[in-house]
This record gives sequence, structure tokens and C-alpha cells, in this order.
Amino acid sequence: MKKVPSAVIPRLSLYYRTLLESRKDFLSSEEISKLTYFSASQVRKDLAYFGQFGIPSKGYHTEKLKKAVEKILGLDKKWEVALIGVGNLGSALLSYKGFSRQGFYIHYAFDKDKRKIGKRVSSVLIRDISQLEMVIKRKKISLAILALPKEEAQSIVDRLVNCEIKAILNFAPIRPYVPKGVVVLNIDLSIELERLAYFLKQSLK
Amino acid sequence: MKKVPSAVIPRLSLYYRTLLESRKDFLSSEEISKLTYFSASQVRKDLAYFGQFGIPSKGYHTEKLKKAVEKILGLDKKWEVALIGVGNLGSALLSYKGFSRQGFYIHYAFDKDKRKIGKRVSSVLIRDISQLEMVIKRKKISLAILALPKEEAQSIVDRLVNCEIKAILNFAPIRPYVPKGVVVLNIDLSIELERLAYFLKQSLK
DNA sequence: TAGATTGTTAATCGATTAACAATC
DNA sequence: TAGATTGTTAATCGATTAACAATC
Repeated sequence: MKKVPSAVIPRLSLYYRTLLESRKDFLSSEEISKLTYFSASQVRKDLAYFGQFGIPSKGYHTEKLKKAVEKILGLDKKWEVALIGVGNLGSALLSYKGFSRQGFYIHYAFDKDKRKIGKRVSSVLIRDISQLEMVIKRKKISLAILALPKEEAQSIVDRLVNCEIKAILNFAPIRPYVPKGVVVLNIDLSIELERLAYFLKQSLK
Repeated sequence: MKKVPSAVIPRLSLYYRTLLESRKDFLSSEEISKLTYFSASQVRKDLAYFGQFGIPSKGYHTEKLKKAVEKILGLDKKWEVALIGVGNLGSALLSYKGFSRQGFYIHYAFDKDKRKIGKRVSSVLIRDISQLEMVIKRKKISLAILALPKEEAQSIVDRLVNCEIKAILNFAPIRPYVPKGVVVLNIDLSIELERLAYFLKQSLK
């Protein structure tokens, strides 16, 4: 199978949302294009990486394609997620109800602050960071979200890598080093704001 | 001047961080490469879009380059930012101290919830959303952060566009429509988690 | 069958990398 | 001057778009 460019995956997520909302039995690539602002060519090509889902002259069966994309993205599974760092941002993520709809469950949270340990946020127990390795191994957690200060990020990443975590969503404003075979997605708010500031400067000229 | 590819800007932000942390007088593209994991070619090319900052056989004067990048990214200016939606995520953003270091000041926050209006979060007054247009025009706010439910996002974006906001950081899980000349950067946590889930599925095979 | 739309191949576009003359 | 590293041009790579034969 041809290698799937990584930009395809977030587009699949957006197609999926469109499929969820559609009330038509069939959708053509042209219609999906209208709804998502991606080109019809791109829609067809993206889907073709994973199989032949369409019917010439009809388009894609909405329900079947939905199921197929669900499977591709792993939304048919449940994923246990560990949150590390229960500050303002961490608490907000814990309280967000939207994740469970896609099968992501933040059932485990860690912090090093003794005043937080033992408390609950959105009914999730905050555990001592020293328990990190033990809990991750026992509970088959495969995904971690980092919401902690940049000073602590790399050492926690190292510990996560050590207990076989393969995927990390990082909110700390550093780009942690990870060995091959592990992915980190960095969500770096300062960088996004700087991109906007750059754009603003341009548009003022 | 040649058009600057948009991927250059976030890299500049990362070079900038490196410059802030460096204690050397000069840095070569090779050294910047080592520190950022971007290629030395790319470092030189990215910088060359904006001028000739380097000295052959010496490299880049750290302090001068820092100042130059600061100017390019608009970090030498102060930016007034409006936050719309003071829920869990909005409150976390208000409380985050890191933005002001880059010149971003969230001095204005809006919500429609009567119980929140009039209260303060991190000393910022929460205003009635009905005041949005008035305050934005008066206070020369040029940047908006959206942290509200997806149902409300598009209508607020429309109002922001109407009062000449040109740059929006959107956390709501939709891709709002904006006319040309306005940028929206979407930070969509579900999509990022889905990317990670896809990667995990692959690596388990 | 005729019309519509897929899946796929080829063409285009843009971004990254490599190479090297210019120059401090 | 010799050595090092820039800025820039050319080559490569990868992703997007266009075109169209296959097919329902």
C-alpha cells in the first residue's frame, strides 16, 4: 500500500464530521468538497488510500463510509488517556466532555503537587506523579496528554517513553525529544499567536 | 520580495526561542540546526526571506538576529487580545502567564452567562457578550481567541469579522467561515487525538 | 444505453534539500 | 591568504490538482 501522507489524517477527521452531520444516503466527492472546502480530487484521493468506498455515478454510501473512516481513525476503539499536569489547562481538559464521544477517556490524572493529589476533578482522581509508571503499565494506557510547565516536560516524556507510551499530545512550549516509533503532537499556543501576529503585521501594511 | 511560505513562520518562532536561550555571541545555521532539528539549509533559507542577517564564516550575531526575528514576528509590539467564552478552557487561557512575555495581553473577556458577567478571572473582568462590538472598536483589539461551544462559534466569528478583527485563534471544533483577508487558526483537540489514535493503530500492527 | 462519478495516472505546484560561488 | 559559512540557485522530493478511462 502506498504511504499515506500525514496531512491526510486530519482531513479524514473532517470528512468524518461531515458524514456524521449529513442526512443524505449518498454523498459524492463533489458534495463532500462543498462541505469541507477541500477539493473533490483530494477527497477521492484521500479515501482511495484506504480502499474503494465509492460507487461510480452514485458517490459514497454515507453510512458505510462513516463506518469505514471510523475504523481507519481508530474511533471504533476505546482509548485510555493519561493526563499529566492538573493545572488550569489540565483541569479544563479533564472537564471537557467532548473527548469521550470519540472514544478517548481521560480516566487517569497525575500531578506532583501534594495539595492536589487525592482530590478529584470531574470525578477523576488526581494521583501522585510517582505512580505514573505503575498505573500506566497496569491500566493499558496508550496515550498521554502533557499539560505542565516546560521545565518538567522533557523528563516526564522520558518516563512515558520508558513505559512504552507511543503517542503524546504536548501542550508545554517545548519540542520534547522522543526516540523513533513515538509521536508527539505539539500544541503550542504561543507559536500560534505569533503566527497570527505575523499575519496581522502583514495585513496592516 | 518572494512570497514567504506559511510554514516558515512557526519555524521562526522556534529559532527565536533558541536565540533567547543561547549564550553564544554568534550562531551558525549549523548550530541552529542542531538545536532545533531543522536542516541548516532550511534555517538559512527561512532567514533569507527577510534579509541578509548572517556574516560568511562567522554565522549570525545572536543578539541582532534575535531583534530582527522579534520585529518580523511582531513581538516588538503589544497586542490586545479578546477572549470569547470563559468556560474551563477560557479561564485556563486567561490565567496563563506566558502570553504577556510575547506581548499578547488578554485584557478583555466576554461571556453570555449572566452568572459569570461582572466577575473577574485573573483580574480580568468578564463582560457581557453584547458589549463585544463596542469594546473591540474602542480598545483597538486586533486579535480574538474563541473558547466556546461549536454551536456559537460561527455567529461570534461573523460578529468579530464585522468589527474588523483580522485574526482569530479558534478552539471550537468547527472550521468557521471567514472572508478573505481574515485568518483563523484552528486548534482542534479532537482532531489531534484522532491523529494520535491513527498512529497508534498503525504502530500496533 | 447515456450520464454521472469513481479510482488512478499524469501534470503541476510548492517546499525542502543539496550544491556552490560569493565573501567575510 | 586559507578556511568557514553565508545567500542563492538548481535538483529533488512530496503533495495537490487535473484529466480521463473504467464502471455503475
